[in-house]
Amino acid sequence: MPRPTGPALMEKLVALCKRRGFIFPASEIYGGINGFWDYGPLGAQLKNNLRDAWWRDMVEVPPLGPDGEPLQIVGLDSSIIQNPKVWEASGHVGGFNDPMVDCRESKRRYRADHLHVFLPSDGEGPGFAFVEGEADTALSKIKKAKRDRDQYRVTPLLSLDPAAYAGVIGPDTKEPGSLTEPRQFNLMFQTYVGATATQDNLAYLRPETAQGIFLNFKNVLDSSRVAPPFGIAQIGKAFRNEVTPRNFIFRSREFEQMEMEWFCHSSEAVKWFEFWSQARLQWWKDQGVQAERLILRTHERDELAHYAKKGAGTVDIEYAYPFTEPGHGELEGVAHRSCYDLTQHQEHSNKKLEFFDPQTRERYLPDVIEPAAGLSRGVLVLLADAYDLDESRPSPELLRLKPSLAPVKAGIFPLTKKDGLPEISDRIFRELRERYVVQHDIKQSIGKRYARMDEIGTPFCITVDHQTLEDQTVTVRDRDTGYQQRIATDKLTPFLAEKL
RNA sequence: GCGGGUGUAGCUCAGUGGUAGAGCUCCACGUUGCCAACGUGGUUGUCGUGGGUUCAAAUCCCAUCACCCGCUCCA
Repeated sequence: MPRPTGPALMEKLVALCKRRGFIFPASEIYGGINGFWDYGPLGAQLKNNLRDAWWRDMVEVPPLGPDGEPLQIVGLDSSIIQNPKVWEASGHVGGFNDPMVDCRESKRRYRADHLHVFLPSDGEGPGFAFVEGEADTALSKIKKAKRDRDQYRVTPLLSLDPAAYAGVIGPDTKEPGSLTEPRQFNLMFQTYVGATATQDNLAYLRPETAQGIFLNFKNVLDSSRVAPPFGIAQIGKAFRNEVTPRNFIFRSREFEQMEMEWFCHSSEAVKWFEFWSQARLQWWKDQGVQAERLILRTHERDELAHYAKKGAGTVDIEYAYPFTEPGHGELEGVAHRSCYDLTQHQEHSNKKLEFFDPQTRERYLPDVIEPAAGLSRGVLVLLADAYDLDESRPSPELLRLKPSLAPVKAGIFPLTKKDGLPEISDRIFRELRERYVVQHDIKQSIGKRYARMDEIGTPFCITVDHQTLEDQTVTVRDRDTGYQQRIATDKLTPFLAEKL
């Protein structure tokens, strides 16, 4: 059997993740809860490794800029719950709550504010609904009804009383009365701050970590001796009440983001937008993700988020997920948010957020380039990308994870559990565990132990055999090739240091 | 939220009204000693959950939850 693709691969992956302790359904013993997942021992380790790699490459050792000079990026860890006014200013309270209309006939769902209706001016006959910008079908229906366009006026669906929907034909149907009344979909989780649940202390769980960065822009500027162009980076949980959580951890309601807001002068925004688009794509390749499964996709004008309407636009770094291939799905977005967010917060808070450049004596709100990656999605990409099934191997199922990201770096085994071998392997284990995540396993046949390690993506297996008793060397087996080399026990730490 | 599918041991699944099963995994012992080896023995079940019909329900009915696929949505 070759490596499976599509739904078959997802099934294998979900099963492996559960069997070996990467990812479990949240609150499983109570029947689970839609859209939430728990990371098991290996999943937590893998996620932390990816998170640490990002933090290191963004905050501790940021990349070199186009001029070869190190970029300046500082870290932040802001609160999940903020003053609710934050989300009004950011546009999430207004724009995140789209009323939706369902069609009982065509089973389609529309954004209510995207629907308009041709209403008969004389009140005779049905109205014809259509999606904004797609009036053609409705017009041809009018022709079919032997009526004239001039006998109709166009009005937004939302301006009608829902009772009048009974006389409206849906965009994709022939008979009137199939549209439901608009229903509110609140994509932000609500909660209450304090013990009493009243409208006065309503608060929201953040739907993105970015706003915490904008809120602290001035604090960081005043405390950290940074000046544009510079970045503020943050990793943390975000929450969205998705209509349809789907595809394992790809779209869950609680997820983790790795976001960096890059503040720069608007005259340099395009340059930095292009820089970060390429830098971020390259970063994912550097994490071992196969280049041919990654693409950059530029957003169409009409799919841009409210904060990215102006400026250089948005580009997605997309991956060919098992459930999208041969198409792609989002992994990270690089957006030019212009100065939208800082402007909004400056207006709503009445606090000056401008940067003053003492060199040019210019006072301005910086533009923002935002590379925003999904950490949870990254874990899914690492797993899906690393998964391989090769029936010609003694251990067919394996994860070809990049060694530095693998949850376990090495398995340490005595070939047999006699002749003092376990004592030696235990000594090696105790030494290596000080620096690396390693596992000591003395049970069962050596083949089974290799197979178990392959399955969780452990790059190296160190085996103590009888020759070890004579010359203090062990075999080190490579996960991907099965190739074995003998290495002196006191050279194991440098060996791993070089490979990881 | 709509339509279709699935839900039985850790995993993969069989079981169409009458004692809860198989293979793999896992554990123990023995044999072996570099690739899921062999032998013997053993552990593991709210049959997704709740209700109903029945002398009797994994099986029939109703409701519900979760997952998968397709719509829809995705800042």
